[in-house]
Amino acid sequence: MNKLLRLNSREKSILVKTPFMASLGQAALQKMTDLATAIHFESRDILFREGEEAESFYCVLSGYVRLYRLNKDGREADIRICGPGDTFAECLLYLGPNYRYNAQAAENVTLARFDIQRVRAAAEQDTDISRAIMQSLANHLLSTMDCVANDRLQTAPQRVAHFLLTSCPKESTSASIRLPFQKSLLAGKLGLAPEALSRAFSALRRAGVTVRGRLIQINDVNALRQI
Amino acid sequence: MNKLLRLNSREKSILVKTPFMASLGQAALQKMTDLATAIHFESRDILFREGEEAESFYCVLSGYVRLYRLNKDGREADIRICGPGDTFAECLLYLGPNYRYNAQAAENVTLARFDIQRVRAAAEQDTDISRAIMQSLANHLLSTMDCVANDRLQTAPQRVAHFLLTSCPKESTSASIRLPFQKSLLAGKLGLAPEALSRAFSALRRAGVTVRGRLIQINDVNALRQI
DNA sequence: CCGCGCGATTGATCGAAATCAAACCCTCCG
DNA sequence: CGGAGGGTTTGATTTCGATCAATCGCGCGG
Repeated sequence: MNKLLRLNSREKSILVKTPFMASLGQAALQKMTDLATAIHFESRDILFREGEEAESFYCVLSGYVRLYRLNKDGREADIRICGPGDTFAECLLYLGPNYRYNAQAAENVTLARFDIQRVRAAAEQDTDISRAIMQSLANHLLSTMDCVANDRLQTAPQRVAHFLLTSCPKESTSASIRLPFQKSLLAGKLGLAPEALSRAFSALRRAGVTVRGRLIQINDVNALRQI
Repeated sequence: MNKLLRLNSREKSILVKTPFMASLGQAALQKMTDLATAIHFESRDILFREGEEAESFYCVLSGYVRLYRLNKDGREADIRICGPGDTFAECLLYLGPNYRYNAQAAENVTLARFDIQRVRAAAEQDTDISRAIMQSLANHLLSTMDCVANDRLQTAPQRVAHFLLTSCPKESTSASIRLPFQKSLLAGKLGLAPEALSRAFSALRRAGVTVRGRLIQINDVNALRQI
């Protein structure tokens, strides 16, 4: 069911609230929503593959998308997990003509799709748009750098603790979280095998973390910070 | 000896050849070089620390700079190694007010320094400048994503082989390379301990790689691609 | 030319996570 | 109500790279 359609009003209302769109002025916002088409993918569908010619970039409206690479043995590694409000592949607006990673629907997803050529043209004329692109690029760059640093500096339980802390409301002493996606996807996001994530969770039990299904209870947020 | 000075003509000639500057038109180039000041750091000097207020971003004119993070035990992990022509911290043009990593001179370095406020203002008025920033951000984002993927997918010898291949002229069957910096810096760049890099090199001997000091002889480039 | 010192190498050991395999536990469906 | 299947957990083993320690070797200055 991956047909291209105009956005319906519910989709449009989601789109305009994404960080990328929210910073745009009235005129720029109108231009961008006019360029957007809606597209749906079923779980496990491939959106595009590394090396294919890049026609579009995307903004997630609902669901989650995996960006990942393959090594020559066919093993996969996630580079980024994109959820509602995230844009991806927008770096190709100003670079080579090919996608640089694979993208797969981790579950049923709805996306806003933008033609790269047209957005490039729109950005030439509207500094609001090019500024939004820059902010998005700068944010992704920093979060990807965070990812490198975390991979290189932190153990599995530390990565999980860090993830949980970023999912907690600030300044809380205890919290209850519902994972927004499958644990296997979280494992990939953190650069872990699913088994390693499971073991990391059980290592965090002694720090007051209780897991049942997607529900995670954190008794002592400060204890997590010490991990 | 980290005094701020106008660029001398040799420094200016290096600056205008960097990828960031090379894409600028005449007027934009002039604006940017007018904003630049030259600054020198000795090996191991700290340029800035994570969390400090970000006043400037930089372009390397000579030498190498390490960008790195610390974990709470004080262990360091390199995020990026910047050499001649590289810009860094320019992502802060459009983001929060603080540096997000530490920067240290890996050897004696000369840098062009740009005031963030002023460049932001210049970019508002000159689309050439904002386009150059976007290209730079997009390039860094992709290479940082490459870094994540490599860390997660490749073993130490594979990372070294990949590095050597990117340092070889394309379409060559054999090559001789001189490392542009210390092996310990290369180790950090690849996310390895120095000992692991050393062992990776010796593992590559069976693929026809000979190492003596900074000189690396590659007998069979294709063999390296199979690693 | 010698000796010093730092970076690099080598060896031994340790530890974290991947991998392989099996059991478990839901949820959904017949 | 029972069964099936996918995701998750648990256990056993293996592998890779980090760490610690000792040695080597090269460049530099005395």
